[in-house]
Amino acid sequence: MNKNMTYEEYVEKVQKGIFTDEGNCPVISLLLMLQGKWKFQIIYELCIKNPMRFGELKKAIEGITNTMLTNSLRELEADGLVSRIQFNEIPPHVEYSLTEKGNALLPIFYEMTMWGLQYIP
Amino acid sequence: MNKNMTYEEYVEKVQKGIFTDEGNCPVISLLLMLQGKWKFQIIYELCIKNPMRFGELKKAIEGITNTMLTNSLRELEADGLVSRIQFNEIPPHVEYSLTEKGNALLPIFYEMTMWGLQYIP
DNA sequence: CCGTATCCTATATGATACTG
DNA sequence: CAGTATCATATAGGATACGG
Repeated sequence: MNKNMTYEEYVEKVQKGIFTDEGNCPVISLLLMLQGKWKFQIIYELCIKNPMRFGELKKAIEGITNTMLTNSLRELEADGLVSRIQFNEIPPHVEYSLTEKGNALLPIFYEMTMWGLQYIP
Repeated sequence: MNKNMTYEEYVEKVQKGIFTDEGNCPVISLLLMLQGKWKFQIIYELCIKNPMRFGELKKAIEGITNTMLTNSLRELEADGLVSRIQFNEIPPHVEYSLTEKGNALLPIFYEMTMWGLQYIP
């Protein structure tokens, strides 16, 4: 598939049903990566401050539990959006940051925000 | 909030934490609207063919049940992404189509697809 | 400091049968 | 044709206590 595809070419392909195949649909893949109550907030916090430690994230994201923060971070890591660096010191010290792949989501969030400003009251 | 905000202005605001407030974050709102196993596929089918009838959608989306198709359509309708027109004939006849708000999601899906082509193997 | 383990509840999804 | 009703299951999310 062409990585330089223009928007017009994209629309044309959509209407021909090119992306119908579930397993290979990039939109579905990405929506799955962002699915979950806390995923986007974590990414968002890492946009504001990068890197962040586990405790900082927990403090920044109101209401999240240890369990959910850990699970969400592990999944984001598995999807390659977030990286984890562990410093073997006493006391323990871990840093989470956005990968290039994760940072590249920002233009999408921009489009989503523009859409929201126009259509969400 | 400025509807003509450039991408650079957006990034600057993100880093200042402008969009942190959950309730008003357009990205979270939109992600919630697209959450669920079938939502995107329904929108996608309506991009290919518009309008579509209940039975057509059911046939096009492999594995979806009556219950899930109905629930998903009702939620998409409540969010203003899809409109439902009922023709009072015998046999019954219902047409679903994308609203302007729903159609305006296409640039977002384009960005997501571009991202996917670059970062998903 | 940064988690894990365990248990519990809530929500999402699914199967099946039936109806205006 | 386009659903609804009912019941069952699967997955997501949460509370609490404890450990390297």
